[in-house]
This record gives sequence, C-alpha cells and structure tokens, in this order.
Amino acid sequence: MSFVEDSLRILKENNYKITGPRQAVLSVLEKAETPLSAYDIEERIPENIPVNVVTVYRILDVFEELGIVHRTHTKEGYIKCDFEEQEGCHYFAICKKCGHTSQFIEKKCQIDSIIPKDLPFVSLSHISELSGVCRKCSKTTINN
Amino acid sequence: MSFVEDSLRILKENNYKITGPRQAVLSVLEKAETPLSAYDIEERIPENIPVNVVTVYRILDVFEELGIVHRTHTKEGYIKCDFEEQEGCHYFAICKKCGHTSQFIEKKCQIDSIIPKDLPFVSLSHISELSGVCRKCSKTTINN
DNA sequence: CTGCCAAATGAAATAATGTTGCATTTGTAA
DNA sequence: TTACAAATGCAACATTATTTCATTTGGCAG
Repeated sequence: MSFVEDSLRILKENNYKITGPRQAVLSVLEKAETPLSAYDIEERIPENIPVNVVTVYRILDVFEELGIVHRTHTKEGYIKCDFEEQEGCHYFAICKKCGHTSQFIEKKCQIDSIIPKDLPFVSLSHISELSGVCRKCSKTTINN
Repeated sequence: MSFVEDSLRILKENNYKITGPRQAVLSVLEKAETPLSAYDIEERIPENIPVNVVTVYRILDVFEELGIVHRTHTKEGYIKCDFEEQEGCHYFAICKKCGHTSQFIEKKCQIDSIIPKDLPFVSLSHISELSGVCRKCSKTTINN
C-alpha cells in the first residue's frame, strides 16, 4: 500500500470525502522529503488544478488529526507519516541544514519512565522530534 | 541566585552588555508562568521604558543561545530556564489549555539509547517538551 | 442517471509572527 | 570622558495563520 492509498482509505473510514484538493495535497506530500508549509504545498500543486491556501490549511488540520501527516515543530511544516508500522512511538529526525527527514518507531515508549511522579500534569504526550544533521550535509563541509 | 541574577552573570561571562532592554525582558520572563511570544513580552514591558519588538526578537535569540530561555515548540513562545541544576536533560511540560509550564531534569538522557544505530544522522538532539493538561485545568471539567 | 444537501472549498480581509537594512544610541573599557 | 563596537530603533516587508460568508462539489437516495 502506498502513502496515498493508505491515506485515502483512512479518509473513507472516517467519513471524509475524497476531493480533488485532498488528492492534490496527498500527491505533493508523497513526493516531499522535507517538511513543507501550507504555502509550500500550495505552490507545488499543478497550476491546472489550483487549490486555495486556506483550503490547504484546513486539509492539513484534518490530515494531522487522522495521523496522515506529522506537524513538525523544529521547523514549521508538515510531513507525511510512514504507515509501515502503526504501533509504538513515531520519531522524526529533521536535518537542521537541508530539512531532510527520517522516521523510526520505538516499540515501547521510554519517556514515560522519565517523567517525575509528582509532576502536576495529566495526559502527557511528548514531541517525537530529533534535530540534527543528515549524513549528506555532514559530508559537505564547505557550505553553511 | 535569582533567575535575573543568574542571567546577568551569564551575559557578562559571555561578553554581552547589560542593557536596559535586556533587563526589561528578563524582568518580564521572570514573572511569566506560560510561554510568551516576542510581542507578548513587548506588551508587558512598562510603558516608561519602551522596547521595540525587533529588539525583543534579537534579545531572545541571544538568550536562547546562552540557555537563558527555552523556545517552546508545542506553542510558539519563550520561557525562562530554571538554573537550579545545569547537568542533564531539561524537560518542559506545557499545558494545552492554559499554557502553564513545569520543568524537570533528567540526569542521564534515555533517548540516545532509542535512536537506531543506522539512522543517517549525526549530532542529534531531541526536543525536550511534553504536552498535556495541568492539574488545575484537569479539575475544571466544565470549560473546554 | 439525476437531483439533493451537507461537506468542502474559494475569496477577501485581517491578524499574528518573523526578518532585513540602515541610521542612531548606548554600555563599557581605556 | 571619550571612542567605538555593540545594541537598539525604525520602517518596510515577508511569512504564516485565521475568520466570515458565498459558492461549489462529492457521494448518497431514489
């Protein structure tokens, strides 16, 4: 199953309509290797099927809720979620220099054990993002 | 040592000048219990010593680099860092509802052990933020 | 196949956040 | 107290995000 097929299935399962703009956004996300802003996505949608950026925002809200995209925090943007494994804790490593991302899964979350018992919070979830430099950028020593 | 005193010491140690705007920003941060945006901070600076928001941005950049503030990602903003302990990994728990934050320290970082050996990244650091609901908000069941 | 209708989208205006270039002011060391 | 690099202010602009309301459309019933 491809990312687009998985996503369309999830939309149907949750009674969301399969629309042109939604398919266009999925298509852009599928090709992207770095986090894209709503405006980035709008720009990459083919000119023959224009989609308003407000619509892109609304689509991304739905996609995030359904786990189709991850909203990145180290760099404002959105990136598709891999669907190979559903269980466990998803981590996203994002390159500081080029924005390239890699994903991996942690079967059993370790962070829960770190949280102090007396912390006055409930329903805590952590941001699963790592910031670093990808192998490619770490080899190009000249630039930046 | 108070937050302001610690911060002034760090500024001096790093050859940054102690200026009016910097002291004003420190004073605002000291009182804040939730992450504040640059504009939030500008608004809270007393009117008799006006500081331009551009300056606030530049001050926050310096402060972040020196570890005086933490830039929050779950909600765009900045919050002062506690200085009680320097060693270890700082975690910030932020309430989804009211923005209230709590901090704690992890002596030895567990996340390093989670990262796959074959991940094509170097110099990885993780975002130490947790998102949840604070005790106070979890008791007020009516609103939101 | 066709029409209905809630869901989805478009358009325009506005708010919030962040950046850049350059002139002016200020903290601090000599 | 003076000189000067550092810090700040100002103006203009770029990017990101939200709201309201009119219009269009996907998918279902018939």
